[in-house]
Amino acid sequence: MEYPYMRLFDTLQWRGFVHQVTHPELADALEKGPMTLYCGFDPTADSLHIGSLLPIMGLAHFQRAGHRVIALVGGGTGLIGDPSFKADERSLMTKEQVAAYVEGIQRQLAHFLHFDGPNPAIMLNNADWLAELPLLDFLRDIGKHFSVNVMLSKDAVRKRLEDREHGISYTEFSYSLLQAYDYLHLCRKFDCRLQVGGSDQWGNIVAGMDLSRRLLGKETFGMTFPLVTKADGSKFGKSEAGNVWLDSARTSPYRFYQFWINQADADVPRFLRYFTFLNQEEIEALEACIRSEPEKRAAQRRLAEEVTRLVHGEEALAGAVKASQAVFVGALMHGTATMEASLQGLDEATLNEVFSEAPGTELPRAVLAEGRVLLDVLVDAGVFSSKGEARRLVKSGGLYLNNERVDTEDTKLTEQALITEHIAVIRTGKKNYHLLRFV
RNA sequence: GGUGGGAUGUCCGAGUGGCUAAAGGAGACGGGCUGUAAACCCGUUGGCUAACGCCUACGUUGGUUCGAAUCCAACUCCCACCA
Repeated sequence: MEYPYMRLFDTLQWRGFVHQVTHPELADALEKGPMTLYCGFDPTADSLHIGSLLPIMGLAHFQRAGHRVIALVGGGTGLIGDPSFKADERSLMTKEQVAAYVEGIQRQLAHFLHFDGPNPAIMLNNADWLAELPLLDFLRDIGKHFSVNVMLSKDAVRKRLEDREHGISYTEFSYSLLQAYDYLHLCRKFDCRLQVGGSDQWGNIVAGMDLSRRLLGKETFGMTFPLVTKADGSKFGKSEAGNVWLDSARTSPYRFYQFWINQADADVPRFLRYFTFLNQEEIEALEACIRSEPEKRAAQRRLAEEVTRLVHGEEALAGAVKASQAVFVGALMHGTATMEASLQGLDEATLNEVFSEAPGTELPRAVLAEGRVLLDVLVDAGVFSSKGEARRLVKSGGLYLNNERVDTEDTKLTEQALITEHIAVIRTGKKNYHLLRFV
């Protein structure tokens, strides 16, 4: 139903998911019936970030088209560390740490694929077979099929070999064999015929294919997704606040929503294809909007909406939209309403919700009676790191109390500063908020 | 092991006795413009101070000098060339 007109492969290609394919025949093979495929996810943190969203979406498309997808979390390989295109040897994580990360990532992945119903996805952890693997058997049965000469010539490790400073340990050097073994294992157990992954995984994928061919005589496929890039050359997935995570505890739905809202016009068409399930017509219509009335940013809004709903759910999306409207009314109401108006009349509960991810400081109510200089209080509250910095900001007109500009350095903090019973809203610059709560 | 070069503020990088809290650039931050954008323009960018000013800072330690990032000595670390 989702793909009435196009072959899955054509859809993937149109969406930009296809970077490299090992065999062009994959396109037809996918039409012949359900195929089992897998994609691995590294447990490098207890949450995935939006870099992983592309492979996740890729898997989801396969599943929607009726294929059987396996999400593999690298609880075993994570103990070793993938050296592919990494500049440094990584320090090993403890087993407990990896196990905790695996759990966190599996929990997240569960949101994006259907694990029940008619065509359930399968969730696996490669520690389940790698941890038990007897070393001698592994070296005899698997290691024998790998030529060190070939491994040394692969791009993914060559850089490390040339660099005497960093080098590469035997541990990391072996990584590729483990991932190849995963593919073999899945091929044997589940008749898995396709491995997909990021473009840096090409070498590992091919290694697994070779191994399956030699040991099982099975021909398998490999495909990689592109690296997500941005038109201005900066790195995708980073915001001022750092990585954009899928975990709402690390990146709030509001900030997540804002991340997408702020994408550049030039990038949005691609991102709509990558990160939403909108169909071709809908996406093309949005593209037309970017051209005809870019100032409305309808495409950004839709992108933010779709992705936030997908990752955090309908309710969180509603909260993020509400918060955004409160903060950016001026902009949203075609300039007629001012920012100042937006805070008036908001009750405490709304205010707390809207600014729930803004930093806040609790202060004793008595401070208000003392009539201290506002800037001093803000320095103590950690809004500024020095008084000089605070003064500078006031001089350049960047400090706002309840969205009204503070233009004198000796403004006192009194009861007047409160916008509700307990709260005063500090803003620095255009959109950095800090709540002062007086208790 | 030998010889030369270097270490400056968040980063790059000028400065070779006082006019240097230290040119210039990048980044960052603020303001303006705008579409919560890009580009662009303006301002700020060690601490304390309303300000005069004071303090801290140019790898480390000590010295010369009225005065040092700048001269000298030792030390530490980096880089290049030679072996």
